[in-house]
Amino acid sequence: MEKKDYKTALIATATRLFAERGLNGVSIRELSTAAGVSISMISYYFDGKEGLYSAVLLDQFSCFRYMESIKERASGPLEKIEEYVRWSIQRNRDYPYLLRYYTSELTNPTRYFSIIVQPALEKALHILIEIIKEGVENKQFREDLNPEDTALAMAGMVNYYFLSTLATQKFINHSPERDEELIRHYMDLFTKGL
Amino acid sequence: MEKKDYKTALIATATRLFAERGLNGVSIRELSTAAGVSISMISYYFDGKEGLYSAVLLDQFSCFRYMESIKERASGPLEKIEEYVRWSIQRNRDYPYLLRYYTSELTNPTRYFSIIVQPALEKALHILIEIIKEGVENKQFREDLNPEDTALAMAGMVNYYFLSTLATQKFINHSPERDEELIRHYMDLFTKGL
DNA sequence: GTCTATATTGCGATAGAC
DNA sequence: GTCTATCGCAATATAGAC
Repeated sequence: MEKKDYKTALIATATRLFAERGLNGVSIRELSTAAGVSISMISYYFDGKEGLYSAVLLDQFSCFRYMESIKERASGPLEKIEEYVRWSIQRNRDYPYLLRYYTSELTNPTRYFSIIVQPALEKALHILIEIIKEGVENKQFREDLNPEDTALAMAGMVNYYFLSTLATQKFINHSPERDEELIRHYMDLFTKGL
Repeated sequence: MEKKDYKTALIATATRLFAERGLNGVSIRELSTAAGVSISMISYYFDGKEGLYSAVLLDQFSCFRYMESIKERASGPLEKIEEYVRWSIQRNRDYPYLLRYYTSELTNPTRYFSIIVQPALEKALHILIEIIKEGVENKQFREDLNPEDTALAMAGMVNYYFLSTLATQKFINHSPERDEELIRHYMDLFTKGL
């Protein structure tokens, strides 16, 4: 326990600071001071600044494993899709900095993108695509539905809600109390249309 | 013309480099060398690195003004929405680096966010919201449709298609030849549902 | 394991020559 | 307008004491 104290403190502080200002926007001097640790501890535990960043990424994207369990739910495709939407929203609530690493790595990939980020996103999307294909084969969804484009549309809808917060919070209420209403609205959009 | 030569060369090079590695990921030394200009020209023309960055932002987000003209089209809400989707896709084609500034400023805002980025995004979204409200009042769309959430869903769908490119290009074809098919698919999703 | 002190490199900005 | 040379500072990494 005590051995990990400084290590976890550094990851926690780095998660916040790297998210707020990016990998190049924070110095390890400032970061270690904010964590209440000596600057040399970063090299000692993580072999330098990049190693600390990769540890943060690994921690943030580990939650994508949960997507596996949705695939194996004993329910229909529409229920699985609702589970996906609910999980996506909750993921952004539980990991408020995740979307920053997500978009930062997609637009300015570091060397860790292909090792950590890409596999996580690809696996989650593939599972969503399989769910939609299941619905098309069942004749529950339209047969001319493109599963890949539809999956991207769903993922984009939910992620953009959180991504746009800073630009829309003046006229759109983003509080968690509205999450269930949002899920209902999204599901209605996809089942009933406009 | 000749007076602006170095100035425009600096903006062009900065647009690419800041997009690829972020404001803090590029030094003005490297940038000026890549542009074939002396480093002191950045202070001379833009009053420093930040000034150059703000000039890039201003240039990238100026295309959002076009959204005004969609509002005033003499057509129904559904046609206006299709115009919005088409414009959003074309915008990402014409300005391949725009989405990087877009997401970077939304997740790690600089001091120019509230001056340049926020007003552009807010105006475009408000126009889209008005179009959807028009459709609800016409009884063309469902009366329980939430215009704000729907507008975000549409914007998110299109932007995420481009944002996700790096993670999905192995299994989703993102070439411009498919854009019209994509527009049709998105419009079908919103009119017919799944 | 943890610290301080320091070596080394690279940064942004600018003075001053042309 | 444009350049080179340089100033002053802050960056990462690490040696060495404890």
